[in-house]
Amino acid sequence: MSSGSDGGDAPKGGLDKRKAYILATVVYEYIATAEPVASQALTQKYSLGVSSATVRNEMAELEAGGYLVQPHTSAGRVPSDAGYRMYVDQLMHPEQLASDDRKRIRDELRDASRELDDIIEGTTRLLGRLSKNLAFVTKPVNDTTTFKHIQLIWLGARTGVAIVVTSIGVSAQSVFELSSDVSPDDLTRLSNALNARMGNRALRDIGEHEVAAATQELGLSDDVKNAVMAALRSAASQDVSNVSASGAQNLLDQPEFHDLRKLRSILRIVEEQKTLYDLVADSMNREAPAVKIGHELGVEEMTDFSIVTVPYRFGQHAIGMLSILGSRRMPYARLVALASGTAETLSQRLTDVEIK
Amino acid sequence: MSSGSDGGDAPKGGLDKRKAYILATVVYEYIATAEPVASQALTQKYSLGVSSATVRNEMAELEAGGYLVQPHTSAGRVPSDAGYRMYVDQLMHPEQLASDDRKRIRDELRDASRELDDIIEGTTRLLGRLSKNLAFVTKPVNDTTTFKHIQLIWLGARTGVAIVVTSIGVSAQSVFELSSDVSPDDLTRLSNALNARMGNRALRDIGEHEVAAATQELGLSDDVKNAVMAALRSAASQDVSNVSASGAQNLLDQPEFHDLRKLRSILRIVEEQKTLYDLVADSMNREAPAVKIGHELGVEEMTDFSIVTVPYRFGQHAIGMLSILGSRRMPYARLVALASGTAETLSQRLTDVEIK
DNA sequence: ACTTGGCACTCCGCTGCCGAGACTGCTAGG
DNA sequence: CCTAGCAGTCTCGGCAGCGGAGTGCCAAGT
Repeated sequence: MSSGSDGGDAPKGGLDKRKAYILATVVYEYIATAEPVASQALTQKYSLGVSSATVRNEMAELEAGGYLVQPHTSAGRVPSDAGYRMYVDQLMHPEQLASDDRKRIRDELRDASRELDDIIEGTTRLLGRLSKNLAFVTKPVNDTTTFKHIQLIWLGARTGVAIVVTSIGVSAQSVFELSSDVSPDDLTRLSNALNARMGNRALRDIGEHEVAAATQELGLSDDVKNAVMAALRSAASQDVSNVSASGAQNLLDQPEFHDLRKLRSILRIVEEQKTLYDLVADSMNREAPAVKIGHELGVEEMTDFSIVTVPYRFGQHAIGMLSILGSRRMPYARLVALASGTAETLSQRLTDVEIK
Repeated sequence: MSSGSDGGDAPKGGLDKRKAYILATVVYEYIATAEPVASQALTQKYSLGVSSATVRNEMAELEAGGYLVQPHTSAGRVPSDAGYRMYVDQLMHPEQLASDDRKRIRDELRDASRELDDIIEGTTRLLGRLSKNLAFVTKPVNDTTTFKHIQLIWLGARTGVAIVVTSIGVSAQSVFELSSDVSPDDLTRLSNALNARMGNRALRDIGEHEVAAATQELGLSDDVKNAVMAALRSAASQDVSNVSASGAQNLLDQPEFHDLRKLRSILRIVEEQKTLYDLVADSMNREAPAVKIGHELGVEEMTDFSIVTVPYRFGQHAIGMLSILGSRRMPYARLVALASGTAETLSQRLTDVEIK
């Protein structure tokens, strides 16, 4: 059995050094070529110091250990999910973000006067282009940011619009209709009262009773209170499952997606943003970049895909995630660096332009 | 020559009645089956009252006239762009919108308190689902609507946000930064002055001098004026080439898109919203639904596609367009009815909930 | 003059077959 | 424990053969 002595030092998750190197090389090579990797190809391209026969023996053991699979007898080896997992966790060399890419991300995020949605969307597109895969970014969850200002604008005796500004920017606007009349002055006074009461509080700490207190003080109907609450709630939650996505056409470049059924299910999932969101929701509060590989995604149709997810922050709090979806054969090291770098820059951008 | 006598009455664009019927049937059948249509298939499925040999003769003449093409000798016939054009313009029976679909559209648009962007996006999704093709909708051009209200909100000595409300809803918000200090009162007074001056005027008629007059009156810097102008301009133009699209995965159901290159170019075009917008921009001010077929789109990669476009209105003015993109083999009659019905309902929705 | 049945012809697409090539697993010897 | 060599297995591309679908045309009928 392979677990007898293990041949030498075991610095890499139970694999001896040579096996680890061979596995890493197989994964690397397969990522680059999309072709099953043969023992000979390895000895020729990489100086292993051993013959292809030896490599074959090692590969056979790696296959027994579940790290490699063979599409059919007399084909080269391909990494299994476990093989990729090992590669990602232990074997790959972390990469630095190319300075060229770093510059483009900075440039994209430089302009100070853009709307939040715009920033998210622009970042998504850029990430799609740079990663050459499908990028998607969740909209920020706003409830840890602070309330800055509410303005109720009178439009007619029974209609108006409520605008909520938080430390992250203008984050909600909602038109409301009332069942009884209000005056412009009522709304102005209410705006002032609310601002005085709630200014600089965390959005999630603002309860219904404070709004109720303000409206009652001014003798306004519950209708108005409900309109304000609706605006505050939508500022806090920002339609979380609304995900911005870009770069679907990049997936077509990968040979594994020439299968149309796979492609369809991916496009469907991207369009149904909820599913996309659910796939990565649990990565929100992790520190390190999260990589989900093939079956780990838990979706039948996505066994050929992987997703890299990195949260972005406002101040200390993670408020959203930025993900790259692509073939399981994706260049993990590069994409992890790219996603992390982008998340970092985006976090800075959001935090720095905080409205004081 | 076929133009010698033409055999009988010529009620349909120069084709005698039987030719017209045969052409219509070929198009209809090809739309349904995606297979080249054979003379025998026609005589069997439709009661033409003549034999397949006669149909063959007619088909040969329709081919000579440019309405049909043959993929290869000994295959059935397929409509050419001209054939589709004839079908759309003269031959097809206009359809009514299915009452079931009508109901779903109404339901989608019922909810009164939604944001404009939301409405557009919801309509796009629905149209994608109902059409089983790719739907895309341009954002409304706002410059024919009227200015209702501007509110400048003070956020700090040198920052603020400007919010513009037009008769169509809240249509712009922009954060600004100033090079000198202003007070909250300054902004409130300026808001009031601007509202008094510009209320109920068409957005496009508002010039820089009026804003300048108001700021000067209050002794405010040009900085402030520029911020206001920026907000007004963005309210008027709404990033017109920003197009909402939905249903790309539907295209995969059509056998003609199993060619990956076509698919890629379509996905690229959809992602580059500008191109999509340019394709239909000239249909904005037409009364009737516009149908562009294959080469008529003027884009090499799109010769297999057609687009149906219908403008939607605010009051009397066309302010945007709603389009369905699909295979050239699309069910034109149904999609024209669907697009028209949706545009109609959307127009009503936008106009009725006008802020008074 | 138009229609129609019949027939020869064309072209497509499917199937089965063969040979070349790519790798492996195994064995025997260093 | 490594390696050279060899037999065995599987894939893939190309090719020939064949059946089917559909046309074009001709000659006869109305």
